[in-house]
Amino acid sequence: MQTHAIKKLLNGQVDTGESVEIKGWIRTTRDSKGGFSFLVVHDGSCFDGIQVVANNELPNYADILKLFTGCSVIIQGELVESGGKGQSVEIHAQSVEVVGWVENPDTYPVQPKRHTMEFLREVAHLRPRTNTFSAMLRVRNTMAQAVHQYFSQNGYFWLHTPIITASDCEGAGDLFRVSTLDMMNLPKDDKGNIDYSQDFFGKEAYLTVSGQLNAETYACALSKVYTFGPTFRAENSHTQRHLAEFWMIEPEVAFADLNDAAQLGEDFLKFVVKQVLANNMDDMKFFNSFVDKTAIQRLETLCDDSFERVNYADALDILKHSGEQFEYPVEWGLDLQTEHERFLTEKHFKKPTVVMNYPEEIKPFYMRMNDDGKTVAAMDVLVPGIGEIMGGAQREERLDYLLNRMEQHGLDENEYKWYTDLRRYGTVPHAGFGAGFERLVSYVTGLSNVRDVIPFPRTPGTAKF
RNA sequence: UCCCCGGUAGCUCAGCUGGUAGAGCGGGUGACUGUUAAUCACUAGGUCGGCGGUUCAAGCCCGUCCCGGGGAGCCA
Repeated sequence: MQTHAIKKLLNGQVDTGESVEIKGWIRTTRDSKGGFSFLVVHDGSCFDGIQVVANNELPNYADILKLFTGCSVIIQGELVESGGKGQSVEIHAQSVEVVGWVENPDTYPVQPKRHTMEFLREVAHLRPRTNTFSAMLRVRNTMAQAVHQYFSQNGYFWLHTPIITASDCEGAGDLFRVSTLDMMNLPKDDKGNIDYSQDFFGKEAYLTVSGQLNAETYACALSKVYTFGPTFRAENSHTQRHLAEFWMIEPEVAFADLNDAAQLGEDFLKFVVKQVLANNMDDMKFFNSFVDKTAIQRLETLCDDSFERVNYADALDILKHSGEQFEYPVEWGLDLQTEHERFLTEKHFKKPTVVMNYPEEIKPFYMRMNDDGKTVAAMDVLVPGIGEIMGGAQREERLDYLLNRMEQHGLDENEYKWYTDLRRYGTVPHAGFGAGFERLVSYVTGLSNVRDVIPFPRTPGTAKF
């Protein structure tokens, strides 16, 4: 007898009348005093479970009556057309083996009822057994696969950039230190400062906040590369959009400018969304019903419509003449606030919006200076409901401009020699962006908190599980 | 880091101007049923986040700390 994923049985890939075996977990049970029980069994292969009918001729029927949400079972039986409403096929059990009981049904946290997301976060090891989190992971998986599929199909190479880094490229203050020094007995130098030359790497080291600078090196040789891996920020942020550990996608393309990066971001996002619509409709229907009534429509619109592109300067005009009362001022040289970004994408354009060419003083050193001398070739991709979902730029490929901007930002040229070398030896215009994977998953599923689209969220004060 | 809201049964919550606790769901038992968020009856289950204070009396008022959530900033 062959073991089947429940997905195959429900899809009609196995004929009725065949003997089948399934392995999974009980979701609900309903006992009939007519001498049989209905068991709904899930194995995670798809959104739905399959109904199993077990009757009192089974030798362990007394045990079956005690089955409870969460018990693990192996069931053998015949796949038949269902005699009841609500499902096309079901299994008439010839054997029900209970593999694992639920120790105390009274305290098993995942009850067949609605829970708050806050409570489920506290039982993150058991929340995958809920509809919401199993659907989330299937969608997340589709999206992760789609990321690699998209880049692979378009000639990109996947580059594994380091997790541990010694260059604090985005400025200090938000980095996790990596050290093997004995914190109770720190080595000091003459001046009484901690002597990191005695540390593992012989210098200060941190968890990466971005693989971009490393990715640029390979882009300047293999033309099109991307990274997709964990990223760490020690920011003390308490919002629905921030994690201390998250996954970031960073493509980097040689011989490309800012418009190429914007187009890439749009094509990439549409591809990933289409994959979800093509492969996870059951999961999306669930999110559409119970999480966000506009989820599916939002994704379909995204695929059909082209993204709006607007210059920072023009965005300021739109905001100034909007008639909206904003809490924060709209002025040249100030970054757009969350309220401004959301107005643009949610109320004004009502679709994904790429804001381009920001004032140079509010953007990092590596972004390319525009000909106007006051803006850099930066872009933020904004989507309704989330705000910023990607941030990118054309990189400064001209050595003198780059050194100039590094000096302005107070960066030590020697620390970045390897980076500036790219401009000394065969430099090319190149561009790329960074996309927070959890923000993408949040956008797609409608789950508004990124803590609920990653299996085990890390946030300030919380690293359980 | 700043501002706001919350912490009462396994879960979701109610609890009035202070008088030492309630419901629904879930669990258990029973009735009924090709059921499917089943229905009905009965039942068990609580150091009211911690500590301190006010009071004859605190879930409720005051102080403080801890935890959770939302918003801002920072960003992806």
